[in-house]
Amino acid sequence: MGHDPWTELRDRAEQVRRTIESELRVTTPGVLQEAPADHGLFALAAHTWAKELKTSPASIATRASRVKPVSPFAPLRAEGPYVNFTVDPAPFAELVLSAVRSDGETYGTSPARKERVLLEHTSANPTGPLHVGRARNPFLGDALVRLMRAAGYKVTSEYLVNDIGRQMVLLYWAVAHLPEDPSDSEERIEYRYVKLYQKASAKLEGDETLKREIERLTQRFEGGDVQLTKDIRKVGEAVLGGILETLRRVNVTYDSFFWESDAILDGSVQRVIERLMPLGKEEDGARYLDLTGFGLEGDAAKYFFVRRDGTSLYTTRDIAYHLNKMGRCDVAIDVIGEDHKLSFQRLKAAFQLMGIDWAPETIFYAFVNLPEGRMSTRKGRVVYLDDLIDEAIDRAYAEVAKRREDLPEARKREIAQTIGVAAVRYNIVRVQAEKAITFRWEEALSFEGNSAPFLQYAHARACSILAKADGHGPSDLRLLVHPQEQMLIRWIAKFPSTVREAAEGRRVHAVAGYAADFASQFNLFYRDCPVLAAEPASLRGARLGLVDASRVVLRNALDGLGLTAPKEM
RNA sequence: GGACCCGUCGCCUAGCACGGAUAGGGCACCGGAUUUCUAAUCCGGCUGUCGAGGGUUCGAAUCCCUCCGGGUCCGCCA
Repeated sequence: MGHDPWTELRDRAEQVRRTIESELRVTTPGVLQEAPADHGLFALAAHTWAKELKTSPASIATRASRVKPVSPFAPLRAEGPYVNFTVDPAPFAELVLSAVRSDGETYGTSPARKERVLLEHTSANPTGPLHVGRARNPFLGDALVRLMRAAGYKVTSEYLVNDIGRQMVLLYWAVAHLPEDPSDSEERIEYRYVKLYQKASAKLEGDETLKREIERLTQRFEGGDVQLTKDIRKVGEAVLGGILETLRRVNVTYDSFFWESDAILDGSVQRVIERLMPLGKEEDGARYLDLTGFGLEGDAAKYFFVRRDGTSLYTTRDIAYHLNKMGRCDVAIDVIGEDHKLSFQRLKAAFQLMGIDWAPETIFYAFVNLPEGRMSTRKGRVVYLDDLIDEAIDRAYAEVAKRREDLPEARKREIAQTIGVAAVRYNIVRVQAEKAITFRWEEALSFEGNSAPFLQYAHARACSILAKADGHGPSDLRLLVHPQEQMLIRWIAKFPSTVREAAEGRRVHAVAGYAADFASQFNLFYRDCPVLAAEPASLRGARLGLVDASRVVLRNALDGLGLTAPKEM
């Protein structure tokens, strides 16, 4: 475990770079960059030294290229103003593929790190089913959990259950007082509840008696009425159960849950209030922190933590929650919607004001909107994640049925589910989190080109070859000199560092892009290099080894994104 | 009004943190490849003032400034 051939190659190239610099007697260090595919593995731009040596980059490159490189690099080549590092195919193939062989199925993972990471994601309020506008959160969060684990971090995934606040009280009231529509055929509880919630929400407009009722309940609730808290929590638990069921369908699970009501019941919210009191200012009986000077001004700088009636606010509970987190990890990562940006800026400022030298890391994502605007559960303008999943699986089934009449029904269903779910996840995760997405059915259900089935298909192809091979037989890796074999080996080499850098930079989409490129390279190899029919036997064996290595890379890349790699499709 | 984010072929998108070789993909459209390991594949064609302008630099999609367009936020809501 833990081999990283690309970094190994880069280190060797850096060694050569230093030799070049001492030969040239230059003091400015050059920057080793990855070379375009047809110019070797790495390159140095000689422009860097032109000023210092007072000659042209091209002539410097020529001089530099006389330096003898180390294995597996071939003699350096000057091409225009660049010094290119190409490799000798045979030792290159051996270096990379022996690394894969010794790591086996774990190739791509990095050695354990000491940081404990607590990664919070999704944390949707338990007031209704998960909708697509929120779906970015679990897909991004879960993929990051997986990739960080592969990169060696010790990661705990957590869901903050927000069972406090007016929304929860209103849902509780609706469930307790409104009759369910007897013709309602919905089986799942959160779908039935959300309809009651929408009704109550509509009724609230202009109904003063109900408004007062909800206010009274809210006060009792937040004042610490244990029985009421338990009753409301029961409603929250039911809805959360449904949300988690939806998430399980798309392979998202959690290690732990934190209930906001617990922070009230165990007194930690009260302790936060007492701690903030001396730091706060007063306005009409309410209390706030003045965060002017932390890059905030005006109303944005007022961070209220106690209402006039003495009850806590979301902000207060958020501080309590993050103080709790602080004690449980080295790095806390919160995956949240960009609407929380100001909140977190204030939370971090509040921590500074409290003299706490720690802050959670944040990953903000832009919303998935409908062409007609933002999704809203309250207004009923939503696409539920379950519906998207159902539709994706249906379409995948149609495709599988078309292609694989030979398979038994159950197997076709299984494959359709694998493909449909992956397609939905991949379409979200391939895009940078900060970019806004407009949800369109045709795009969300794309099965061609840059899509999950494209990656899965490459994996299935690899598996299919291996299944037919019946053992590898003799193998000589030095025979893998075909340009497309070499290109594939290069991509295999890059896998571990790609995962590690994506995890360190919290850039999930980088792995999605890598996986697509890799699948593409594998398809080119598949086209150009017959495997089972290859002669001599030692070339066949070597190609089988290459296919197996590709299989491991694809499987682990897909897994890091939370996508299942099917053996056939 | 202020703060933060985004702006790359008709549409979606990578590259930007760390500046270097003709800005990569995909969709759509047109044309081709299947007696060969699954054609959910592959090949060719078409499409780009990298939002605009200025600056820094030998070199800018990438860094800096200004502006424009879009998103998000600025509750004693969560």
